[in-house]
Amino acid sequence: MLSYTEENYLKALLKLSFQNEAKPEAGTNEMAAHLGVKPATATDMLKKLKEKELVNYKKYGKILLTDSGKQQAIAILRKHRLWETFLYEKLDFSWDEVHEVAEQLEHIQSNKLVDKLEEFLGFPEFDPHGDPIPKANGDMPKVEKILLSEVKEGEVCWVVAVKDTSTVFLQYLEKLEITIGTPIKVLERIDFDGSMSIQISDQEARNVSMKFAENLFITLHQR
Amino acid sequence: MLSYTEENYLKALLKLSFQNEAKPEAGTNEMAAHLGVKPATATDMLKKLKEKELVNYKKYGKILLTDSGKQQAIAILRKHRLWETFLYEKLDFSWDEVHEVAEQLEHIQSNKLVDKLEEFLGFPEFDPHGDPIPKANGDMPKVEKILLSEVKEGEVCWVVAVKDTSTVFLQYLEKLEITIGTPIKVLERIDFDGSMSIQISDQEARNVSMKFAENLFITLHQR
DNA sequence: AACATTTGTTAGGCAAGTCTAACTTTTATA
DNA sequence: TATAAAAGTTAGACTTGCCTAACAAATGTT
Repeated sequence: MLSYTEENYLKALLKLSFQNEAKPEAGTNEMAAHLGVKPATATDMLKKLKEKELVNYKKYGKILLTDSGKQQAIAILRKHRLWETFLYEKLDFSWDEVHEVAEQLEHIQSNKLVDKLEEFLGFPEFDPHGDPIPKANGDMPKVEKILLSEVKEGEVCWVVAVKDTSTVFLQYLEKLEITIGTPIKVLERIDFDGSMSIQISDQEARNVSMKFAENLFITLHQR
Repeated sequence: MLSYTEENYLKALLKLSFQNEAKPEAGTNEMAAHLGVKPATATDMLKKLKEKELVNYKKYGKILLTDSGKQQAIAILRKHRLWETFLYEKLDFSWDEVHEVAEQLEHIQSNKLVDKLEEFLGFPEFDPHGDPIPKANGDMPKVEKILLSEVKEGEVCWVVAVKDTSTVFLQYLEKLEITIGTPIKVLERIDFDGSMSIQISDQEARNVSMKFAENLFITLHQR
């Protein structure tokens, strides 16, 4: 049985792994920042999780969930998203209120509870934020994602991943204040060179190149 | 904000106070036994709770909740019983399954959650075991209830709650088709061993032990 | 009232999870 | 490639909640 804290580390690792499917590893500082603890603390816990064979970890190396660790992390994510759905759908919580309480509820230990809750909610596929809810067996509806370059004029989409993971590209994204989840509206497509005019979040219109648009994964349904 | 553990101590103290309304105090060993810890551990925690002015406690003295402590304990009890009701009514948990999960759920911190849950359940007055659910302000419907063992021959009564909430007892009740609200007629009392012959609903006469009769709360006025 | 039993406390230790400060390794850059 | 910066680790300390073992107080019994 995992402690509350151990569960949070696994969940953080799973989340970080989603941010870059090609390289689902994380660093110690990254983990620590995500969990609101100091890097030293994360190091300690990673050693412990390694002992339990939940993560692959080596000194100064990148961190990766093992199959077992991933499975457990997905179970927690499943609970989190089901509870969010419950709060939103049944108890009239607002979009931004659900997360905090679900953070607590996700640690309740009872398989029966989770499965019954899912049934009670009518086997929902997505949570209030549009994120897919893993099934009891760990299956998770794969969300179709496309490249920004495929989006039609006037459509709004949300960033879900990057194709190119080079430093230059990532730094460019950072400069544009684009991260996972950022909404983008395609204002105009220029056929001549494949560039486009887009609106990032609530920023002013801005032009980006075809190369740029072909390296950013987005989805048309917020998640 | 109280820790999970502190909350459990307060709740235990409240429960013990219910066991003898005239003397709602508890002893260190009693507390420890109830919580499954050693007396030394309870002593430590009681000092801490005294610091926080949640209990009245003096070396070698009896332990009593302060007003503030009682208030907090009741809030926890409220959550526990609302969650039990939720599990039983909405998720089809059985009588004897609700407690364990509610033990976890009662520690979730969110006033909004509790109040919304109560509303969702239709402001129930009693939980699945027949125990009254405290209101948000701490009010708790006072129920006059007596033990089946106190009922005179020939009288009819209605089950309102169970004293023993162990799985064996609850499953026995289930087998006898006794739930909250079931009418029982006391046909005969055997002075020799305290057992009695009773009629459950419209079933045939049946003998039950003194131990049984001393663990079933009933009321003489249908509710 | 004296002694035995029960009840409760103290002292010292342990594990989990956190921290700070100092150190080491890796990575980036001039 | 040498050096600076970033990333990561180690050591030592703190808090919470728990334990055991030894001791102290209160209670019950003859």
